[in-house]
Amino acid sequence: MVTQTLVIQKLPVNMEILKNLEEIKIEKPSDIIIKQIKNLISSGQLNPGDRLPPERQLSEKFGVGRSHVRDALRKLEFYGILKTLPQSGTVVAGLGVTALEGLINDVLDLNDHDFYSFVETRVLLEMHAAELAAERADVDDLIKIENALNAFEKEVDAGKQGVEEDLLFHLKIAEASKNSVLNSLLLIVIPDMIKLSKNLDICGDGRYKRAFEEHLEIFDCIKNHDKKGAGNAMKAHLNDLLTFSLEKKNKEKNK
Amino acid sequence: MVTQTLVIQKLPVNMEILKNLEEIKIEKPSDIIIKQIKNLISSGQLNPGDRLPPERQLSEKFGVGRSHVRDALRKLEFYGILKTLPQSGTVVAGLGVTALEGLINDVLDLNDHDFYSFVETRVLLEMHAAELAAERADVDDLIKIENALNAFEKEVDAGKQGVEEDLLFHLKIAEASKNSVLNSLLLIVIPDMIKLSKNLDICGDGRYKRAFEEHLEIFDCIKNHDKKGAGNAMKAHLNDLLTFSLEKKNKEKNK
DNA sequence: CAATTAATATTGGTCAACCAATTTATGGTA
DNA sequence: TACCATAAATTGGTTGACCAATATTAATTG
Repeated sequence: MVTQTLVIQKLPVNMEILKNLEEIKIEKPSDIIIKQIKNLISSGQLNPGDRLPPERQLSEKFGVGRSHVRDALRKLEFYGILKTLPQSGTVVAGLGVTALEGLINDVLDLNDHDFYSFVETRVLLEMHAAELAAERADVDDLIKIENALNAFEKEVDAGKQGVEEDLLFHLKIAEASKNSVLNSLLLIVIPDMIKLSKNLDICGDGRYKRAFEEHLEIFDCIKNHDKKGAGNAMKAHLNDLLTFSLEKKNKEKNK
Repeated sequence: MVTQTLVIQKLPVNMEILKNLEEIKIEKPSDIIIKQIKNLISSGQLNPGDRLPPERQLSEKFGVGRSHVRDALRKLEFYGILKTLPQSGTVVAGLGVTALEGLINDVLDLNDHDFYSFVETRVLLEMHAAELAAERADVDDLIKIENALNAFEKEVDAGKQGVEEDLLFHLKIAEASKNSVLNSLLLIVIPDMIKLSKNLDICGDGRYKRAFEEHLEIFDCIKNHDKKGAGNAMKAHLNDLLTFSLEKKNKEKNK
């Protein structure tokens, strides 16, 4: 009357073993594809303008469904690396708007921002760009900034606002800061604000002549590697805009 | 013997009319969906943790195929705004540690932005956020910053890194700056960098205790409305990171 | 032979059906 | 009544077929 049963003995779990086991990371097919395409580009096997094989061929070659290939291509397009041409193919993009700028724009779009916040942020970014430019501008940078300065003078002397030349001067300083992230931020912030301030015609008649003189002072400080002076000159240059936007803010607050 | 044919008279094209015609922009269904979801979030109708309706319902509601809905959700997930839980649904991500996680590193990697530029830009943004916070923080802000400070202390005393508490402290200062643009930019910048510096374990054993003390000093300056002191304390706090990234930059330069 | 038109092939975009994984509902047992 | 196991429903993920648009090739016309 003995029933033979298989008894499984319960042993204590040796937790120590867990320490030697590492988390495994399953990489998505699309991420693997992205890596391979990135490598082809950075190794020079793919250049801007080159066309990639069709999705169906990539799908076959990689041994995954077309969905995964599409995911990868879509992501690389978001990063600005590829450009998808419907019914024609996918090509390697030239370097236009970068992913960082796209990202910044999108995050900024999430909220409604008041004008004053933009202006205040621009002022502090440009102030530092001028400081860094005074520190880091090489001969090439200085030539570019001076050319932009001269172009702006020519426009002002001809009685025009010189919107593009004004913009160029500021953008060349951003470049001379030799900080690519700061440059990306200013690429977003500066153009809209220069255009806006010209539309609003914030300043009186002598403004563009004065703006040119302020540009000149900024440039002199940068040329002389006067970091503090450059920052202060830029801040002074943008002070009207800051004042205007503060008044605008207060006016809306009292409404 | 006369064959009557319809003769269409060729008139010269009036090119002047072209000037009055504007380019129309066909918005992709996915972009429209993204906008609507964004608006729900920024208007407060959707909050972190909230679950969206299933793809099929959204598809039906928006009157488009599921592919378009998936495209939109995928993009919003890429931005860290949404989080897709397979077989469970899609939720609104919290704008804490999970937000934008790993995104900056991907973007920087792909577009050859150097790490030092990124760190340098962060330092100047956070420095100014601290200054503005010292100027503008109200009682509510101070309570929030102090709570974050205490939470970080508790973690450090327990021997932990306190990643989320560290992050929260910085984010609360950004909020107290009362500049929405600056706040948005710091939402991009801060999460990745705190995580990265913790991973690299830049600092020695006493670092987290020292970090807490530096937080305390920053908070004191803000509480006492000491604008200059707050900026300097924040700069000092981030100095290790700046030094590290400069060394990293020089090391790569000499490679 | 060159230019134009028509037909075919290719390519990215979209769709509905199916799959895999999780959640919810239901029924049975202690 | 609480807990567990099973079944059903739901949900995001994947696939192959089809669609829309472009590119290429072939046929026709002057």
